[in-house]
Amino acid sequence: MPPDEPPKLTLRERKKREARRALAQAALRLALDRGLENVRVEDIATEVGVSPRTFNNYFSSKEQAVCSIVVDRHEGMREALLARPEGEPLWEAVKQAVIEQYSREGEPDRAYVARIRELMGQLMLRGEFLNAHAAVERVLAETIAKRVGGVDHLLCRLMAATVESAVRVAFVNWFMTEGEPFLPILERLLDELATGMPTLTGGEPNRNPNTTTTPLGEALC
Amino acid sequence: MPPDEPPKLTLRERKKREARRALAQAALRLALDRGLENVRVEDIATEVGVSPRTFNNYFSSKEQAVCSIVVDRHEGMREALLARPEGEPLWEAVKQAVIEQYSREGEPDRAYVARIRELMGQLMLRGEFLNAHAAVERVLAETIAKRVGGVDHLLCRLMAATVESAVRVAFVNWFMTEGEPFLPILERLLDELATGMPTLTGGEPNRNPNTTTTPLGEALC
DNA sequence: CCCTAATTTTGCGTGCCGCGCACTTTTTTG
DNA sequence: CAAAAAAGTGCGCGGCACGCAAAATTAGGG
Repeated sequence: MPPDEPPKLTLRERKKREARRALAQAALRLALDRGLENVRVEDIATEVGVSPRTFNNYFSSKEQAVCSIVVDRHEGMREALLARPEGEPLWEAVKQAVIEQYSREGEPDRAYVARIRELMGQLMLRGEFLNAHAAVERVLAETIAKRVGGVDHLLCRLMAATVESAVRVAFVNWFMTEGEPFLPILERLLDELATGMPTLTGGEPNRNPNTTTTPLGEALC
Repeated sequence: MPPDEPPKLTLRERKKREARRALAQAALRLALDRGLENVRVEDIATEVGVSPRTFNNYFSSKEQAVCSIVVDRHEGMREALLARPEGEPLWEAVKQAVIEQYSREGEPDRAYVARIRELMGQLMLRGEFLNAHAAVERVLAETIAKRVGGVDHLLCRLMAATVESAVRVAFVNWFMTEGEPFLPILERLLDELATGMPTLTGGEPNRNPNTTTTPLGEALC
């Protein structure tokens, strides 16, 4: 059996992936210009030309569909990390792998920034978004553990979680501000992490009680 | 009007808080021994002796109710941090505040560990759980920014996110393993963060491809 | 080319949920 | 104590997740 390039995956598999992809992107596209609240599962299904019931064979909620894209974006990170040169220090490898991954697609599209911002306002969606990041985090931790030897598994998880934190903070900053770029900020945050926490030590303490204070209890927004 | 100690808050407020608390705890308790999937909103409401409709005046889902406890647990962290001695280095202050907060209640209850584990298996709940941590993170970032002066706000968010990462990793490790304690692990993770990432550099690279590899794409569990 | 088994899609039914709205009950205020 | 403010409640609607079983599609040989 020579290497079948085109039908590398059993056609069936291809259609599945394609359907999944189509659903996810339809979900995102619709959510982006109607607002997720005005998108019914039925709409997404119809858009792709598939039964509503089928949608739920792939995703268990529209939020999950939207966020599955986040996961897919990190698909290549594992290989990117494992492909880093053998002797490279771990942290450098991780940092480069992450940056590489995010450079692949260039700066995220500025045009939709406002819509993304309001999209992320949806509480349920934020939950799924964080879930997606958590999923990525697991894989990243695994990969790190694989690259280094039998090192403490907890530390791998910590490092992965930390990296994802940086990505998340950079991303939130990206769509909450109007003009700041994504990649340079991400890189800076990663560098901060590398050197540890003391960087923040300087500065004037601000004991003014009249600073904005989020209630925390009531609405956990 | 002398300082009314008992009705420090306008009675109305007290009843509200109490109701909220009652609902949250009922939700947790029921979820813990039936499994969240077998708990209807109606059950929680009935347990507290309140209309199902009222439940939704406080929480917009049972998952949120359960996780609101996570938020409340961090209620004191702001004051704990602001109460740290004036000259103390920022990181030390943060670390101590966090540890202090978690020491207050002692080691989390070992008895329920298995049930907590399976509770966290619920995907929707994990989303809310992460949301709750995100809420805490916001407040923590604010508080950090308040303690230090006009320091880069991004770095504050990064630090907060990082700290929450440590807490989360420690917590997950706690309920996924059978005997490991929570606090010492948390403290260790915080220390790792302080010194930066290089700690993990040592160890034998493991190029064995037969390590468990999570699919990532399909089920994002 | 066709037949059979495996897999996917689909339709339908069910139970539950979130929430808007209007109404009742409780708490506050003057 | 009466009027106002705020919380609780009942009802109803649109929607969602999912189990189940029938129909459609694909795979892999004869």
